[in-house]
Amino acid sequence: MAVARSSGQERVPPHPDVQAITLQKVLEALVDPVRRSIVCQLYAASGDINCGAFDLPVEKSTATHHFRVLREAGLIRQYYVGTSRMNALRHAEIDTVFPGLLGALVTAGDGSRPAGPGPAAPGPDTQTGL
Amino acid sequence: MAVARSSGQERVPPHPDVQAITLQKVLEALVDPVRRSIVCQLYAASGDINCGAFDLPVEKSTATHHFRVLREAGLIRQYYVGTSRMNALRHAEIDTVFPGLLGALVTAGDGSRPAGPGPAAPGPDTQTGL
DNA sequence: CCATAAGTTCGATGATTGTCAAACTTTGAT
DNA sequence: ATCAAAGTTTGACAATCATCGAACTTATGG
Repeated sequence: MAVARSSGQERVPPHPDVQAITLQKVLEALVDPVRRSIVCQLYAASGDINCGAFDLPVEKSTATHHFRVLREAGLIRQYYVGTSRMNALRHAEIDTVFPGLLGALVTAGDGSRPAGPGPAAPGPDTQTGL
Repeated sequence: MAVARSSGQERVPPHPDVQAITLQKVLEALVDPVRRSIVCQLYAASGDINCGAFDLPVEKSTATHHFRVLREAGLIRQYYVGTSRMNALRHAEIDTVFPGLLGALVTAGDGSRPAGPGPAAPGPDTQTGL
């Protein structure tokens, strides 16, 4: 039965305030495919996701780096549950400062591009896209 | 009186086809503030703009580099008029592959963010934003 | 108390990138 | 023909960044 200790650090990493979120930082964060994948998985998920539950092509230490970049850019919120670190997309907040941006990016990356009369059939791809 | 010579190169640099435009390349292009400034100036302009008419904080050779990155990403179209190279934003084309993305980015960058009850008044800034 | 699980921190490294100056090319005007 | 204007090309250089492995921290379970 874990009792929330009031002494010491609360193990809550620093998050930027909403109005401190800049387009520059957001784009620097989302230009990386791994980080876009994280954002897209959070966007499609119903709830928050712990770091280990993501499907990522990099080592743990690298993943930690990516999560920190996303958090410092203001795109995700992180908090601890036991030894697990949960991640939540700051969807509504970002929409207030950059209306439509997140949605347009996820839509752009989800592979639902009009393939046109090309030869390759757009078959049911189960990729998480972005 | 310049007659369009049909021999030799047409001095038309290579442009990617519409369906060859990728989100990755677009974001790599727009993550740079100078290139975002170029795109925003084109977005706000009524017509095409030659390279020298842009207000950019870098040298000519660096500007050339930025224009090439934008062109290869599929964001702009370039063509010669005399010694001048004209630049056109591929606005409609990009909207077909990434609906709403360009608009959301320009809106996000134009400084028209809800400044909230902060101390700094959002005064009439004549900056081109983005 | 000891072990395990989940992440983090700390260098180190290799690749990419934005920047500039100098030399070059192409076009238009004198 | 000569000259100037507008960009381009070509190195070179400094800075940034994504990646990994190894060691570390914190919490949970026997």
